[in-house]
Amino acid sequence: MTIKDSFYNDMSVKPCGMVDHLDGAQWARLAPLLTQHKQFTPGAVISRRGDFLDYSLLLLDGLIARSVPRGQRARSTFVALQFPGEFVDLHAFPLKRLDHDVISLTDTRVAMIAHEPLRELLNGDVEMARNLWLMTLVDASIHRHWVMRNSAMRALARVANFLSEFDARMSAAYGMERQSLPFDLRQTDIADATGLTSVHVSRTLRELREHGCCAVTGGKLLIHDRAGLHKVGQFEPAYLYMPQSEAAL
Amino acid sequence: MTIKDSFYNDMSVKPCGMVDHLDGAQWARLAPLLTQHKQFTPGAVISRRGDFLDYSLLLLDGLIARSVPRGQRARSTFVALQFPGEFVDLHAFPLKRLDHDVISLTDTRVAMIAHEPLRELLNGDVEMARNLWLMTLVDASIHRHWVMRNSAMRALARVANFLSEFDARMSAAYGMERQSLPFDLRQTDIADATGLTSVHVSRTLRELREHGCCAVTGGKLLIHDRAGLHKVGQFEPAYLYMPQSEAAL
DNA sequence: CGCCGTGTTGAGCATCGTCAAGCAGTGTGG
DNA sequence: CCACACTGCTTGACGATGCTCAACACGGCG
Repeated sequence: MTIKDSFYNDMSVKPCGMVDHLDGAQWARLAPLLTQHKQFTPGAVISRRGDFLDYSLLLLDGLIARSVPRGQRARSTFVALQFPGEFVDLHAFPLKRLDHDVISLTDTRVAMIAHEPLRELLNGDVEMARNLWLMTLVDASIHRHWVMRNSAMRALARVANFLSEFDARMSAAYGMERQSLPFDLRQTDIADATGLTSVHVSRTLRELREHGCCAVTGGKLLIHDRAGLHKVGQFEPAYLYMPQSEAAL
Repeated sequence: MTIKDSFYNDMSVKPCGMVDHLDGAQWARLAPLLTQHKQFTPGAVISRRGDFLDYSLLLLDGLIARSVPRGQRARSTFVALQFPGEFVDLHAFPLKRLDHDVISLTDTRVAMIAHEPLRELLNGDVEMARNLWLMTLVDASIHRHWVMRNSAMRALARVANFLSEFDARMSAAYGMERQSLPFDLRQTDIADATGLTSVHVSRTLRELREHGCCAVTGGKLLIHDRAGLHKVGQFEPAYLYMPQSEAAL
């Protein structure tokens, strides 16, 4: 098996990651609705707070942030990050209206699914509906973890925990753990996600580097000591509800 | 109409608040499954992180926190608060396993709904399933708001925003706005919910009192200047997805 | 080449946490 | 009845964590 640096070109192959919560047969029924693809460049606004959506997006490649603008021309706050193999705004299917912006952080590829045919599919497929429900609830569990992280942890632990989550979710998307991951976030993105300033993120990353835990350089995240990073960040992946971590908690 | 200080005794009457997302006919079908009631005293642990649940709870009266323990014998962090008329752990229906503790903050009354009959009901009622899905997604939207609040706001705005949310959700539960609400949270509870220390919450409440916004005394929250409180807390209730705020955003 | 976006470093300061003491209210037992 | 303990709130003093402002380095790209 070769390492993928680009994700999910062939839609007949079920992606790894979040959509693992669907079985093969369910994916085969869903995939035909995911025909239309789109691309975005870094910084592109995919949809805005208040928009009424009649479609949702499955992220195929790249990183997308759910973000709330703060102040006038100040920075924004990220309330969620989506990885390849995850739905970006499936919650818009029942909710219809967005409560946040959706922003492309890197070069991204997405597949669109219109709500109308999705509704018809789910009307006849209770199991799949429950699995899609479940996937939005895993998102919610991750939200809760972000609340905890950004409320209760100091900067060093907070950033270590954030990077641990990045590693875990990226590994899920790849289907394997790696010692070096592509990392296309800027330090200001880490700042927006952790509620710190980019200046302090810079200092914190240096500290993690000097600890020998990990290093962020040249678009790569190098994990030198995964166990140490998890320890510093008090990282316990149960909240991600991934198949391999089901035993824990 | 008399003001209710105790909520939801008669299950044939549809509660206000969150369950407003169900219509009368749907409530009539759901209510028969909510027969078994339970009570809890302040501080009672209703269920624990890691528990496998085969039932969910509808909160009838009182306040319940979803909480993650932090450290050994340190304080905990609240990742969510539930008000009367809301499901406490409906997400356990698809997820099965809890990622946090559930704690009674006051004297509470809940109605239980077993997952097995709920599953059967929803198998034959796609609309209701979608509405329950929606209710868990409103929870998720509130989670996102908590991430923003506890990441991006200073103490004064943070507490003001928290109290504004308390007011709005309590008003939804009552079905009306009030100038004086029962407020059974201790300052340490506000601290756990906002990521501050109880000492600093005390100072912040004094500041809000001196501002003339609101006062917390003797188990009551007195709102002297709701508009001012909202302004200090930059409160915009759209994220609560309540019927009356549908226009906004 | 100059410019822009990004990251790094330093100095000073504000916000908030920690520690400690004291006070009011409440419940308990003598 | 009071003594006592206990919980929750308040206030002060001090210190640490992280923010602000500013300067500069570095690389990519016109």
